[in-house]
Amino acid sequence: MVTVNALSEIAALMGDPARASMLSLLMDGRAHTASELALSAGVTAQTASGHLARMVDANLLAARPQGRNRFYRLASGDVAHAMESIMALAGTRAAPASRTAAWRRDPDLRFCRTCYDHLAGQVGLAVTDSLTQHGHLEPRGPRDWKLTSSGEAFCTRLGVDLAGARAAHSRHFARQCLDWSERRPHISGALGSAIADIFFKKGWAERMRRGRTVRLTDSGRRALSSHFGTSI
Amino acid sequence: MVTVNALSEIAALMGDPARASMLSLLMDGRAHTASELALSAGVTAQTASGHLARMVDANLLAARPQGRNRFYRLASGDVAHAMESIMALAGTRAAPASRTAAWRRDPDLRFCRTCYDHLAGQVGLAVTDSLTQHGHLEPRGPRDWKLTSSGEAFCTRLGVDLAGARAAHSRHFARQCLDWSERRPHISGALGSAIADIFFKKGWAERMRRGRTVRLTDSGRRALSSHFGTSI
DNA sequence: GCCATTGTTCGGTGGTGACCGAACTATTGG
DNA sequence: CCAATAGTTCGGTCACCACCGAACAATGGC
Repeated sequence: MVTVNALSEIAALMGDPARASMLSLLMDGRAHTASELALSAGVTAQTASGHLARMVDANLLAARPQGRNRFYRLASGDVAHAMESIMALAGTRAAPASRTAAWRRDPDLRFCRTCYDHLAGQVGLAVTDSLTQHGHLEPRGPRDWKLTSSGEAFCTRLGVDLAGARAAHSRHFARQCLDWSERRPHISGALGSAIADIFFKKGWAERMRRGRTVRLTDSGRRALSSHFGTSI
Repeated sequence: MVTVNALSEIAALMGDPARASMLSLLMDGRAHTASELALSAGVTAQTASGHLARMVDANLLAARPQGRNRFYRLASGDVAHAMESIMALAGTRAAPASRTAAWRRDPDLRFCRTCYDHLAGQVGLAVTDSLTQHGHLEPRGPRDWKLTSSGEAFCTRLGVDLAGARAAHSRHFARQCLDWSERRPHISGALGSAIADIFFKKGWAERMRRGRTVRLTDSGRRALSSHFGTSI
């Protein structure tokens, strides 16, 4: 019977310790890179790559390339549900997200940094979240943002060079960029760059001499509070 | 990590085609002999014996000797639940062209079947939906149902053995069980079992001689219309 | 007691798949 | 353009485990 084959194929995928380990890490609902998953499973990158490809093929995982990395996440909540119901048989509950992940060890970088030419980290996410919560920004499709009319007004008020951003025809206007530390999308593309420019121009943020770390100034903190209604 | 090992061990047990085949047969909630299970899996008796021993050991199955035979059944409804939730994943697989999912080829099974000891498929969902729409049943948390006071009255009027269901302290009273063909939760647990019992006792439904398929009788159709206000 | 039926244990075989080293591609950053 | 990083593909090795034949154990009917 076909349904039995389908069942056993899915279960067999979950039945390998390395793959189960990866799935388990992904149960936190966030996206993780192939290397992270390889590390968590205790196998080499090439072995992990094979496992991940098979799980994507079986629709257990979804992959999203971003820059050099490939981020994997559970394909749906149903996958997490199935895993939990199996764990229920084992008499154990789903393990909470690990609190000792490597990225937690670099708090400054995690707090604020540049990602190419736009802001990332908690500050980048705070800006993005503020815009979406106020109806200035909406997701459009899986990879883009839509700037609403209220969003245009807001950016103009802030001094963001929207015309310049729109003029850069060679690049996307507002892209969703998966934040590697927060694991949620922030704003990239021409708009993200223009917003970051404002932060540097107004002295709200300063690039550190080396590396990608960005320091939020005191006036930056005040600006986040007054303009974006968010406190970090 | 302990929980990952437990997960992968259970999943690996379900991941073998022969074992999955046996488990699938046992999803009808009835007990079957080792020979029957060997036959259904298409393996020899000695191979089946090994599989069965391992599944009993892992607490997936319960065995009961009776005369010369040994009857095996699912150890609990949770096992059936886990299997159904995996099958739900199999239903979402990227359908390669003309390859239709199994449940499309088996309309009777999709229409009505037992899931361990309760009703599943369109009929199981119709009953569940009717109860929720009339305010007899409410979701409580992600895994349970709450039977409202009007629901108690309704079940009592129907003749459902609520006292017996409540007395089964070793099992959950009313659980949400994800239906693999309809992909929405139906009622399982002691209450689901008691409701299914009424269907069989009143002649509204009949188990087919083999397999999990259940036939809705004409009086069952009328009962669905008159008692549940639903027509299938 | 004797045999048929049912199920399990044991030992040997074969195939599948998990694994890694090496080589390759793609992207970023200088 | 070059070096570094992230990820994949390929080929070969090895271990595990599903499988079966054979023998053994338990039960029931006569």
